[in-house]
Amino acid sequence: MTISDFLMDLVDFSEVELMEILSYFQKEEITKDQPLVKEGQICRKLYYVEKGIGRNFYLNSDGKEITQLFFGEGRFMTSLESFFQESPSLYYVELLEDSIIHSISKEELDLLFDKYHKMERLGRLLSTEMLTKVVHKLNAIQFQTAGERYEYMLTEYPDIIYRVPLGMIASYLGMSQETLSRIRKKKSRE
Amino acid sequence: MTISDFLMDLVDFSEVELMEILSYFQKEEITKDQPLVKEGQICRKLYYVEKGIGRNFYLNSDGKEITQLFFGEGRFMTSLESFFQESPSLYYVELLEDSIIHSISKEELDLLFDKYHKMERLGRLLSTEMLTKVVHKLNAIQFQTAGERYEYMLTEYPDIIYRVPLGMIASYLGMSQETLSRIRKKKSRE
DNA sequence: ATCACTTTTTGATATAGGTCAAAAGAATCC
DNA sequence: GGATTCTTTTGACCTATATCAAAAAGTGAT
Repeated sequence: MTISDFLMDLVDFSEVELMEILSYFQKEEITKDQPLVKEGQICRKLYYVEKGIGRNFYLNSDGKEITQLFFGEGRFMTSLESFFQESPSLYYVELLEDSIIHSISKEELDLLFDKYHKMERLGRLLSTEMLTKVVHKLNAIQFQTAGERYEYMLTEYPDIIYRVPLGMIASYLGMSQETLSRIRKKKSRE
Repeated sequence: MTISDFLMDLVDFSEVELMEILSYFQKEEITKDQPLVKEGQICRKLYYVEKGIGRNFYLNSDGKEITQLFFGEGRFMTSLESFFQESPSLYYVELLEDSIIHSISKEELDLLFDKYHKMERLGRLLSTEMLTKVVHKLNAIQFQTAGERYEYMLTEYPDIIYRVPLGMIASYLGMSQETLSRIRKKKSRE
């Protein structure tokens, strides 16, 4: 989904507005394993994922990567508080495939928020949508068994589950890789 | 914190704007244990908690109450997707103490969002803030031991932890009440 | 003060899922 | 088309936390 289709889906910008908004986004083609943001850096950009899959993750006390969120096609991706609070990022942000993304800086985005009421609305809608998704995940994680969490992933993110390494999904779902492997095997027998 | 102080803290509304916005909110004094929203109902209002503590919760398959979020003083409370999507609520919303709250309907709120660019901004800021909080909690829940989750609660919500029953906090933290009781005991001995 | 009711604590036991280690399978590279 | 490296699976064992049940401590009403 192109970024302009995506934007128009949520708010009906005029042709002129849309053009100006788009002019602030920069299209980039990024090859995988190039981290966009590293822990400790301030994340200066918001990214729209046109093609590919991104994720953010952190290293726990054992040095193990813990995936926090995946960002599929047609989603905005960033290191949340780092971008909005301009604080050092607790997370890495990276792409898991060769991807096409569109980036905008906080200054530019704020400028658009100031200029267009509709843009502010877009921000609000996206933020609210993301919020509901995260709350959903929270519930899944909080009180479901490992098997149920896997089911949740299957229904919620079927596109992602077969495209990224098992270990990343396991950490995203709050379980060990071995457990996920066993669950998957059990399900496939059924 | 009064609602007008709260609003002015985030966005500098003019005197006139503030007055109009406030005129849409209705002050209500609610005694505890009166559910504001029940499962299955559409949650029609957004509430600002001036005094008291609210929470939302759901009943799991065993009929046990699982607390999803607490809403302390100076926070907006609602059944998220139900309110914004006008869909049946998956959650109950209730107050845990006799409280003073201010309510606004979705129609009124949308009207304000349409009329004032600044209001839309307020919505975006609140939504983003909430989002970062929930992501934080998600991380706490996802990979920390029960003890660490309790520490998280102590530092993040010290005001709440001593005001609500143990069982509600336990379910909020994703552990059994017995476990929380044991953890608390252990910490107190240290 | 006593009774009824709710919440918290304590003890005993069970289990889901973690950890460690090694084998098997895929992917990547010269 | 091996050799190398990365990913997934399998097995054995262990631990944190759940569950069940009962006792203890609080709370409130009469």
